[in-house]
Amino acid sequence: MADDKHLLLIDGNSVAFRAFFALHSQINTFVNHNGLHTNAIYAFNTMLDIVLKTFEPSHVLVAFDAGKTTFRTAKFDDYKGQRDKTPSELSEQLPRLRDLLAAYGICSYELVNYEADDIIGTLAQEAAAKGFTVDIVTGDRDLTQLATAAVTVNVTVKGVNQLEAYTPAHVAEKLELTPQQIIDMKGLAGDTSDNYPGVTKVGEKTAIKLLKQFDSVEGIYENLDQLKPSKMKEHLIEDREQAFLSKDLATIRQDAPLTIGLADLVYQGRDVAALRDFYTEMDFNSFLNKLADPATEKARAAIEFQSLTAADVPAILASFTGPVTFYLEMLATNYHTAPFAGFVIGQKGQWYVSTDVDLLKLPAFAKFLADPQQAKLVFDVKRTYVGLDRLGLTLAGTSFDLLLVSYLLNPNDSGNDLGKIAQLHQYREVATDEEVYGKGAKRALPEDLQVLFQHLAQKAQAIEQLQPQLDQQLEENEQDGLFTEMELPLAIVLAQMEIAGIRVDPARLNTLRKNFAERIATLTKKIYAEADEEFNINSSKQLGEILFEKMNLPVIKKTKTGYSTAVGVLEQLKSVAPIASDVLDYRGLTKLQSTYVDGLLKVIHPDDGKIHTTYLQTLTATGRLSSIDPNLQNIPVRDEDGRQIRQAFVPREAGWQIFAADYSQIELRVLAHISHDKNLQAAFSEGADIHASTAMRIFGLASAAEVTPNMRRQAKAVNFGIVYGISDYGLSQNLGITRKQAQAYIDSYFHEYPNVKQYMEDIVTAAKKYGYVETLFHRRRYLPDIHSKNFNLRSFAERTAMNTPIQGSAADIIKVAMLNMQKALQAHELQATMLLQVHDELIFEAPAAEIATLEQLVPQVMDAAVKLEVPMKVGYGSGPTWYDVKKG
DNA sequence: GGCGTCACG
DNA sequence: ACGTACGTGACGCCG
Repeated sequence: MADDKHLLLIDGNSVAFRAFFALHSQINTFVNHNGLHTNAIYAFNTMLDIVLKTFEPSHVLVAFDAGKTTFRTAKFDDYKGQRDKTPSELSEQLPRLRDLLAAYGICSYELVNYEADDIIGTLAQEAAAKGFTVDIVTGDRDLTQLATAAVTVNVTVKGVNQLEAYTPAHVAEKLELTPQQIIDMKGLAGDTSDNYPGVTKVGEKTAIKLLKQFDSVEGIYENLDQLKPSKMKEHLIEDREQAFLSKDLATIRQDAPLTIGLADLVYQGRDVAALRDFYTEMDFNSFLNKLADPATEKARAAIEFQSLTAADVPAILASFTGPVTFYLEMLATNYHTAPFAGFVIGQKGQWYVSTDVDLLKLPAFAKFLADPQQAKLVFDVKRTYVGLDRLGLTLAGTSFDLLLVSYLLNPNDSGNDLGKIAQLHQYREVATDEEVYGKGAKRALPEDLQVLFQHLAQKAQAIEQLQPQLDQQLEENEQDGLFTEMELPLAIVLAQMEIAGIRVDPARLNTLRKNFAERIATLTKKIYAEADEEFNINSSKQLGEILFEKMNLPVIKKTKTGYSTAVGVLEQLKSVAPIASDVLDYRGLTKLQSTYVDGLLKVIHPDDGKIHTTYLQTLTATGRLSSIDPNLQNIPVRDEDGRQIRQAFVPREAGWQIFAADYSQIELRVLAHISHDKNLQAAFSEGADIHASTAMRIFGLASAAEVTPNMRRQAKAVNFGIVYGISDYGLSQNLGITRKQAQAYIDSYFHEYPNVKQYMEDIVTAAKKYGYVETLFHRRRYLPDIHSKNFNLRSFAERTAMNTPIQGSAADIIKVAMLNMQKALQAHELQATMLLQVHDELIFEAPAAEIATLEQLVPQVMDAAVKLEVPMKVGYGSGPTWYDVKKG
């Protein structure tokens, strides 16, 4: 039974703002037939449904800001002075939000001269005094100052559909302050987003420390004499007035002269007719559907399907005209070995299903699948291609892949469940696999075959229905070429590489295993002796206790859960404690043993003695591939012990060789290209050692001869930093220098490479303006956090804006190279086979007699993949095993 | 299932 | 002032 004294107060502006950016990536999808943007309204509505259901309030109010001028701007001119203007796509939605609320039977309210916060503060106070339970919903942490025993402040996290509940206890846990003291903290630390100053050089941390000692701003100033002389004390004295002003500005009023009272806020419930009109105007079909039949909100209309029989196959296939949807179901993730569950084929809402995949081998069906002229719509073409290949069948003619297209439209939505992806595109008539098959150990085919068939038919229908709008979005984004000419054909190339697999010699791995095992045993004994007891060295917890409690070694770094025992820490302990050095050696060897020796032996396919990885083509946010089960993109190379693992990677035939080629400095070349920086371009055009060249410039040297190895090392770190979206802190950590020194390097770098600096600034500006960044080939990545008030989130987004076009364009380039490479191998009728891709490197196997050809062909194809303003450089080499490939 | 650690580009 | 370098996957431990 719902409480009859439960008040829900919503901070309209801040939640609308969060709602807007939560669906910012879909801003082009959420436009109604009148051209009005609707993303914020849509997300706000979703939030509203959730909070009404969660809190079951008896009274509700949504408070809005009345305008820019308030009593706060009267006290302080520049209050919120640095705020970006509200985007017009959002401000056009705000009036319509009031219409939505009216239809929901919810009161909207604003008050001249006051902010929404003050309305909320005043009503929360009044209601609590009258014995109400109060829940506040806001996107703004500042409101947590209102938390009391009766008042909970729920702050939106990750979009608007999740709330973090701030009770006084939760505030204490997070900040070690009472809600009241949040105001004092703001007084001292100021607030950049509201643009008031606080005390110079005092931030949250310092403020909290002071408040724990003196309780309040007033307390601090009454006890100033207790503070030892310091810069901070001087600042406190100097900025006294500002501190009290800032505290005043931060204080949410609880006595605003409201013209409404609690009695006006009784929640009446929705006016279904009004809502229907509103949703119709907004083109919110999914909400309309829910209105139509709220009781069966989750129930999906059953889709018709027919069981396919061998006798029907030829006639049914012959009856199709135009694109046909095909979907092959395998439940397990690893499709190289997964059992087949069934398939569905059809078009225009007519679906044919079967669990008998042998039907696919009928001549008519095999021909149909292999016909490049017969357009097919699928979900995950690579998976489908590999599955069919296992049945001895070929797939061609794919024109649409829901998974790939959805990924290109937004690579942040990296899931691979058809149902979930369909939902992202506002299509809800298909269940998720988890709903139908369950998850984890319980994942299994449904007992009732009809349930499976229904699910397959729903999937096929979803693919068919979503194809037109998604293809249209690709075109709007200028991504149709990226899909048709790059990702779609690449999926086939990747499938062929996975199917080819790479041969691994178990005998070599077993030899390594013995060698490693002996050395691990010796080290284990030695470590036990040094610790004077036996313990699990693999347990960071136990190791930490031994090193830092029993042996009393200095604690260098802590993690969330205890002492850090990471490489950097142990390296520093080496000089004082030999055990640290032994633990490092032990770690190195056990890593190799478990992940690589044992790990790889486990995944050698018993039939062909090869390892077949799976590339994830739709996972990374930048456009790179990833490799799983096993990961063949992180086979050790840097240290000799690990590198020997590569001796087990051998060609499939005696007398063949492994051949590999890699792009040299592709990311810096991409940067030189997109920034048009003449100095960086010159270094590449002259064929210089790029790190030495950077060293010369940032250290102001006259000749390459003056570059010491240490200078080159530091310059190399700067170059890496530049590509990652540089920060003085990151660089200082990496080089073990001060932030100041790191900043000096960065300044010097930007002085020498002015257009790189310009690029970094421009790309962040562009990300803010458009909400996304792009690669050379129009791959997109949305960066919603670029607008965040949270420094960390925003900084992360800014670095991502700088890095993604670089890393992503490099990924595009090698993808083009792979497409052209596969064609070239065919055209030259070579037996050579492309096996692996490791981000900037391609690995092949080939008869020894073809190596000379590859040495010409591979670099030439990789070089020609793209024409940049700087030359490409490709290194290559070959040998009897992967280990023996030394590139030059 | 989250965390710490460490392998790769 | 804040506290991280960008992108990944697999392993063992621990609750």
